[in-house]
Amino acid sequence: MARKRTKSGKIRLTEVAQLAGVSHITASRFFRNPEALSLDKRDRVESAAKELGYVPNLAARALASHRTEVIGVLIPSLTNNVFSDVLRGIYDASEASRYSIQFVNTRYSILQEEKLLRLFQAQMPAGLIVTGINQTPESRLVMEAMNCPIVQIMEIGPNPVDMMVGFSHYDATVSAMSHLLAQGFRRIGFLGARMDPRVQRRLEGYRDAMKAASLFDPRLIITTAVPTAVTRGGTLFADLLAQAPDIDAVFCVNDDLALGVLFECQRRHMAVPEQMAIVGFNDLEFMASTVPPLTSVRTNRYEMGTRAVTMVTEAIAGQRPSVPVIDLGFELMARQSSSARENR
Amino acid sequence: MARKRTKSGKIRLTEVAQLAGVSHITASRFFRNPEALSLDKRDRVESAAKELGYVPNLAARALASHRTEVIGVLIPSLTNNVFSDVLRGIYDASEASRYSIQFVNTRYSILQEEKLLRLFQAQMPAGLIVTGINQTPESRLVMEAMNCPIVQIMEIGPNPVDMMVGFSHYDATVSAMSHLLAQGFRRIGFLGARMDPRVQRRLEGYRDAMKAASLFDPRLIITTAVPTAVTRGGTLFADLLAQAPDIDAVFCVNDDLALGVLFECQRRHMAVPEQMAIVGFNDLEFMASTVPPLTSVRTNRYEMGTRAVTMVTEAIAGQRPSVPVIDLGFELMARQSSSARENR
DNA sequence: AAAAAAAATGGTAGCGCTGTCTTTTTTGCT
DNA sequence: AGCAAAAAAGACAGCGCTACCATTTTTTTT
Repeated sequence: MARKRTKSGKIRLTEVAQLAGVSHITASRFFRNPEALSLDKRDRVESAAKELGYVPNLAARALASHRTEVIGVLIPSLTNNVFSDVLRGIYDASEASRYSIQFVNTRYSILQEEKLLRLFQAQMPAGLIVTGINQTPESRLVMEAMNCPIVQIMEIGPNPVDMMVGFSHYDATVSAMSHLLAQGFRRIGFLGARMDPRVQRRLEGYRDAMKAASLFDPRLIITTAVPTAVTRGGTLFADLLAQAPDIDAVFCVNDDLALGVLFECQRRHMAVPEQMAIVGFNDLEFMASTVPPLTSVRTNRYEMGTRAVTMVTEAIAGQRPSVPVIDLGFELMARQSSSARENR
Repeated sequence: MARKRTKSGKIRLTEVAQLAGVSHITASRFFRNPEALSLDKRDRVESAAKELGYVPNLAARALASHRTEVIGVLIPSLTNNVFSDVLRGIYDASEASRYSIQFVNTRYSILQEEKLLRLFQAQMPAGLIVTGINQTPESRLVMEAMNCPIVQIMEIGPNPVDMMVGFSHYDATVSAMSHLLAQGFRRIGFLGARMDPRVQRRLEGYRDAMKAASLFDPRLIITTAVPTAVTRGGTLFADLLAQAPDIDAVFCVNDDLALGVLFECQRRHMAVPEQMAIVGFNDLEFMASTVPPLTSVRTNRYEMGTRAVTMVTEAIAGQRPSVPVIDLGFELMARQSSSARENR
């Protein structure tokens, strides 16, 4: 059956209609709105399509209908584990729908994002998923002009372009800091890499939490614009120790850094958490397996991806969510690496 | 300028041609083969397009030209770090070309792969990148019927569909095993998860190396079909120890497992490498930062992605590589986790 | 300077499908 | 049974672009 298609020329809707004994327009309708066909014709078209191995020409469909069944996804990085989880959620959810995913990489550049947004605009996607809430004004104009549902993911904030699904990086960090403070730590360092807008928000959370406890000291903060890496966790931690040797804990903006810090502690024979508490962010899979297990803030990255897709597809179907902004929250996973000073 | 497009209706080639004072076909030619235009018209079309913010309608182009500027990519997983590196290479290389990437996830299923291949076939991609060499016969037929360059990536083998870029997982494993044997280890365990075709090849390499040294013992092997994870490394290692308590080294089919083993050793206060040597596979970034640093086999994943794209784009341009199969090799990164028994 | 060749430009048709409208058939109701 | 209303099927045009071929203009050659 399918053999046929691979050999001879292409199977068009006309061929399917011919075999089914209907007009091509009826065959077309079968794919767009099967309920409109009589059961008889529905079966005939279906089996004809199957027999011939018909696969629709998406380009023709897009041209004629002025829309595609593509959800555009703009994500800043492929290296970061966080985004691969989100992307996995997006892909998984898309498979349950009739939409396909067109993913592009903005490389943390809002100008690149703007350019890619324009490209998408010309291709008339059925929906759009964009990362974060820091688009350029021009990007916002482009998005508003696009006549399709749009979900901003990864974080939440005011003035959604359309919809949002994410969580508060500020609150999540404050929660981690409250935990450290409650456990009795006072000289808490901050380690940050990449420093994208969401990491900046975490820094703000750290700063406010420390200030509220009257413990703020700028020397406790080490940041860098270079991308994150486990090795970097070690080097940044070394810098931090050089600058503030009396720290008793360190908050890392992600788990890779936290792992690097753990190894650096092992290398320096610093006991965790006795001499140094460590908290990470995201709760990647390995955080529970380390020795000692590392505390982290669990974020629902996979679900963020799936929710973004269902929000888009439901909005296309006219089922807009009752509230446009969905907070997926976070969960502090307190583990041994930050256990109380008292318990030692 | 660009403003205009977002407001009024769409800017088509006709609008650009009108503004430039040429026929629409000349404007079209500007985008396909600018050299064919006189310099005068070339400038006029170019500035008209820029002024109007023209973005071509890819669907119309695809429909009329019977081809797209899309490279289809079939990859089995998004979770695995290895593939995110490959994908990053693919995306990076594609940005230097005029092709865009359409990536789909086969979920390690060759039937799913076959289905997706058929879908691609109908969309007339400019090229195709597929993972591995274990396609179904039907998939091979589909690929052979597609009139576009195809690169199989991740491993190399006989009978490429078209081109290949990868390395020998068998040889890479044999190299790691030779290293362990040369360092004096004798009871070397094998830990494998997922067990996809490439992992199977690694198991074969392990088996042959052990047999050649007359050290093969099936009790030294632990495998599972479940996906890999750091935690899994710990649990599999525990199983292995239960089954063969006298092992002195362990070869892990990837670095996540190796990291899990390292943590399990720390948990059991087993000195690495004194009581247990560990070797991983892929040499992910963190392998050099662990305590002690973990030995691994470096694979050129990023380059595999970039090479695959350049092979496809060059083949489209008629510049086929002199040999269709490119071996990117590997490099044994011998670190402390597998240092010699003598040196202790 | 005329003819031939090459380069540049334009016209026409049509890619495979869908939106809109029209026609035909079926169904429900008095 | 006869009519209106609804359901089902079909006709037509056209989406925006490019392939192919025809025509015009320019350059080269003798």
